[in-house]
Amino acid sequence: MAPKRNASDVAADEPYLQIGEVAERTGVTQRTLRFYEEKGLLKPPTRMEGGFRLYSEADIQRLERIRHLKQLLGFPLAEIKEMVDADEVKMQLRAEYRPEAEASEKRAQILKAIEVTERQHELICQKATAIADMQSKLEERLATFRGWLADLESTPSSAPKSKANV
Amino acid sequence: MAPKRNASDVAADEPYLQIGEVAERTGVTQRTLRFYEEKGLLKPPTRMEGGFRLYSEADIQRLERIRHLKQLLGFPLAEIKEMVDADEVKMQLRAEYRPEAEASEKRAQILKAIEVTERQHELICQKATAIADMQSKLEERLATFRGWLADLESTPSSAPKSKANV
DNA sequence: CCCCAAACTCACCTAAACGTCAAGGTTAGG
DNA sequence: CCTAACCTTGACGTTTAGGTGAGTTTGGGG
Repeated sequence: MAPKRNASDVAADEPYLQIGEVAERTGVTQRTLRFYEEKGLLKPPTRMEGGFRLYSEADIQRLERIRHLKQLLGFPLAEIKEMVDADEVKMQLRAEYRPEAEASEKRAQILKAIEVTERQHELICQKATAIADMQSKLEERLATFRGWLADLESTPSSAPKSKANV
Repeated sequence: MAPKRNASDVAADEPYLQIGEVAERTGVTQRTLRFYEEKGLLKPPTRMEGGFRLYSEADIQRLERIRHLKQLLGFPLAEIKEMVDADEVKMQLRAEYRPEAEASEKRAQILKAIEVTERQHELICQKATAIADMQSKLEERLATFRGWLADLESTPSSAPKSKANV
């Protein structure tokens, strides 16, 4: 336990984390962090003078979004990247919303954000219905099996009754 | 268009299909079919004397189940295989249900099938809630954006009002 | 100032999931 | 029986998503 708890003062005293700490907290490897950065999934974090990466809370949140989307949708990283990038555009819009600028320009940006979000939403909806479908099918099957079991319990030796679906 | 529409009479006149036709109809490549067979995801189909693969309707349904699960869950093929194998056990159970055999043995089999199905169901449920979560979040965001848009429309030049969540 | 844990940058390796020839056998219409 | 279209089994290539060192720097407690 030698070089811990430093992370210096890049902008002030926000809780910046080194790669090892991020890895430990999020459960991904350091390699994965560098790999995601290389692939553009994570934007290059700030570094300290020596070159050590310093991750901000926002970086970590982005990472966790990536992990979530990945394990939820099972898409290739390239597509995950597109989605997260879209999110980022959206976030950026939120940041630039307050400053009163050209109303028409803002309108256009919002429209774009809506479009992007709608695409994502549609995609998720498809998944959702497909999953729900499968869910109900499994439940149906469970019910059938439990029915059979009940048959067996009630008639100790022979003559089962139901021959229902599935 | 020379050697088409044959598929002979392996067992009677069921609609057996050659690999090319299966590929065309299901949208997977022949390579994928052979690969899945090699990996045990599809059981070796019947062949004609010359060695050409002949796929039954059941084979095709199994294939489509695999595709469905794969694109729905995004799991590695090894896990998909386990799930489909489990399904097969279940199906087999259904086939062997009618023939009156040892009741206790059947009971055990049904219990096993229930267990397997429950595991799958649980897994799906997790996915379902996660997806629903993301779905509602996206909807929330859409609502926010539309609110902003409405603000812009109502006040032609400046002074937006809401600064809600997201 | 010294030292070692922790990070850095290549570079090479792997496993999964196919894609892509190559060389040759099979089928069936003409 | 011939031939075009289809299939078969290899074998090797590719992409994705990292894993695994090797060799080198950096950071900060003692």
